[in-house]
Amino acid sequence: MKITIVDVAKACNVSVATVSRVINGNYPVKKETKEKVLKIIEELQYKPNTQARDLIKKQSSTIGVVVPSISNMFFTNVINGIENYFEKSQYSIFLCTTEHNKDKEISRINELICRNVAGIIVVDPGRDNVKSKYFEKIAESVPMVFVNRHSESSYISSVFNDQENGARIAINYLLSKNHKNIAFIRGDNSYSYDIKEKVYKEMMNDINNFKEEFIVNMGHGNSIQTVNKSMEEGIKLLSSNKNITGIFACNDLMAIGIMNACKKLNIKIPTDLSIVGYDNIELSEMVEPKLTTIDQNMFSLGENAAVLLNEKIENNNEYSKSIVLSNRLIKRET
Amino acid sequence: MKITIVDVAKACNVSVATVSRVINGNYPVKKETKEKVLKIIEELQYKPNTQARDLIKKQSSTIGVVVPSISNMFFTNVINGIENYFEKSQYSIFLCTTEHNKDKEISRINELICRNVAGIIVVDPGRDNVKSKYFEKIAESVPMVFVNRHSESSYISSVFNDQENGARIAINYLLSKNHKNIAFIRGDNSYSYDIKEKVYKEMMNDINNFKEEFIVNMGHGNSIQTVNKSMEEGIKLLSSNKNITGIFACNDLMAIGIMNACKKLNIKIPTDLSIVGYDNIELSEMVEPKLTTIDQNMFSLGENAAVLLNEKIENNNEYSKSIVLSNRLIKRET
DNA sequence: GTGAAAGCGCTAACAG
DNA sequence: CTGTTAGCGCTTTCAC
Repeated sequence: MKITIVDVAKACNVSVATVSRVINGNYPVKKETKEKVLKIIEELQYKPNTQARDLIKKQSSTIGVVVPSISNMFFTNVINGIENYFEKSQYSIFLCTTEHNKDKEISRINELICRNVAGIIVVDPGRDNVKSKYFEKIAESVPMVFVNRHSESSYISSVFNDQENGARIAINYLLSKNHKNIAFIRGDNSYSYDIKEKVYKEMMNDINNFKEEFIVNMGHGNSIQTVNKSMEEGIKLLSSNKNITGIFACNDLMAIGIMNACKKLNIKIPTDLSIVGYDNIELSEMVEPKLTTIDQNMFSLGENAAVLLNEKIENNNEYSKSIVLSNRLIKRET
Repeated sequence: MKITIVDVAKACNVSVATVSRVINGNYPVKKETKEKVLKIIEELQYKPNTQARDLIKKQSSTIGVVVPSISNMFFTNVINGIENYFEKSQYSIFLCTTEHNKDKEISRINELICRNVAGIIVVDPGRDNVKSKYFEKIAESVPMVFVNRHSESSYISSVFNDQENGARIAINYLLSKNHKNIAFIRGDNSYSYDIKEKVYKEMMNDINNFKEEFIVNMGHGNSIQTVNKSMEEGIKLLSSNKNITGIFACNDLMAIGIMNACKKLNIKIPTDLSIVGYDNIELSEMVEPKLTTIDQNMFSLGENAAVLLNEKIENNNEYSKSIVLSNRLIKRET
C-alpha cells in the first residue's frame, strides 16, 4: 500500500493537519515538530498525492498540449518552447497526439478536460473541428490557445507566423537571384499551403510568368513519405521542364525531396537550380548542401503560446490575444 | 464553476449514485432514467473528473514515460511504440523529458509518483542514477521498465537491443565488401558506444589490422551538433588517412556527418568509401545516397516496453523480465 | 501551535 | 432499480 499523509501523521504522533502544514509551509509549526515530520517523510519516502491536492484545492497543476504527431520535428520544437516556459511554473505538461485524426483530436481534448487541466494548447488544430466550432465551445469553459492557426473566436488566443510575408520573402529572394522560372511545391489540403500558393501566383503574375504546370502537389504523407514523394514528383517536374531554375517548397521536407531528385538527375545546386524551403527544421542544416529556408521559429511559437495560455489562466479566460511572428530568410547553400 | 456529478443529479432529480451508475454502466438503471441522465449530461457537457475517480477507485489511469529528449527521432519512435500499445487500454501517457540531466530525471520521476502513475517506462536511464541505485529503490514500489539498458535489479524489467551482435553484423558487412581499413566513429561516455568499440577492436585484431588512430570520438552534442562535429572530424580523418575505405558509425547522425564530409572532400559513396550507420532513424532514408544502417527497431522497443510494464502492473510488480531484440542490417546505398 | 472535522468529486457498499 | 452514506488523500477553517 502506498504511504499516505495519515501514515506519516501516525508515525510522528501528530495530526494530519500538522503534516499538511509542514508540507505546505503555510502555517506556523514548532521547529522540533517540523523537523520530526520532515525526517519521517524522508524515511517513509512519502510523496503527497497531486490528485488529492488538486481536488481539494480546486486548482490544477497540469497544462494540456495537443499536437498532431511527435514524429515531426516541427511539432517537437514547438513543444520544447512550451516546456521551456512552464518549466519554472507550478504546471506540468500533459502531451497528447492526434495522428491528424479529427476524432482523436476530440477524444484527446475530452480526456484533458476530464483530467482537469488548467488550459489547453492546440498545435495545428484540425480544419474540421475548427469549422464545426468544436474548439470554440470548449474554449468558453477552458482556456485555449492555438498554435499555427488564427481563430476568430473571442475565447481563443493564438500564435502563428506571417506566412504570407514569409512566402513573399522566399520568392523575392529567388527573384533577386534572377530566377524567372520558379516552381512551387505544396501538399494537400492545408490552409498554410493555400496562403503560400496565393502569394506565389500573385508574384509570378506580376512578372508575367505564371505557369500552372509549375505548381506541384505531392499529396499527404508523413515525414519520410513527403521526402520520397517530393523526390519522385521532382524528378518528373525537372526532367520535363529543363527551364526551371528556382524552387520554392512549402516545407523543408519537400525541399529535401527536391534536393534528392537533383542528385539523381545530376543537377547541381545552387549552380543549376536554387531551392528555398520553409520551416527551418534541424534537418535543413544536416543535409549537404545546407538548405536555404524560411525560419518559422518553432521554439518561439511554443513559448509565445505558453505565455498566452498563462495570461488566459490568470485572467480567468476573460481576454484573448493573437500574436503574429514574422519569418526571416536563412541563407545557406541552396 | 465547473459542473459536477451533483449538478447533473440535481438537474435530473435523481441521486448522484444513479448518475454514477449510468456513467459507469456497472449497475442496472431503468431505461428512462438512464436516457434522461444521458440527455442532461450531454446538455450540460458534463465530464467526470478523472482525478476524483482515480482517488476513490484506488486506481490509476496514467502511465509515466521518461525520455531524455523529444528532439531526437530515436526517442520519439520509442514513444510512438509505447503509445501504440496503450492506445487501446485504459491508460493515458504522461510524458516527461530530462534533457539528459540526472537531477531532472529524479524530479520528473518524483512528479510522476505524486501523480499516482500505474507504472513508469524510463528510456535511456541516466548512468548516475543507475549507479546510485536510485531506480532500484523506486522500482520496489512502482512498476518500472527500462528501455535501451539492462538492469540487474530484480524489480526492473528491461528491453534493449543486442548491440554487440549489431556491431558485429555491421562490421562483417564491411569486411564482406573487402574493406580492410575500417574506421570507427563514436561519441562520449555511453555504454552502447563502449560495447561497439569492443567488438570493433576484436574484429580488427582478428584480421590483424587494428589501428588506434582509426577510432574517432566526436564528444557529446545534440542532433545537429553531432552531424556537424562528425563532418569536421570526418574531414580530418579522411584527408589524413586516404587508405580508409569503410566506416562504421555508432549512430546515423554520425554517419550522415561523415557523408557530408565526403561531399566536401569529393569522395564518392559507395565507390570510394562505404558507410554503415546505426539506429535506422528516418533521416537515414531521407539523405542521398540513402544510408546503409543497422535497424534498432525503436518502435518495437517501445511496444515491448509497454507490454512488459503492463505485465508488471497486472502482476503487482512481482516479476521482472528482460527482452533483447536482435538487430538487422538495412542494406541501402552507402 | 496543534487537533478535530468538514469537504473537494466521485464510487461502492448497504438498505430499501 | 434507486437513495443514503462512508470514505479515497488531502487542505483548511475553527476551536482550543
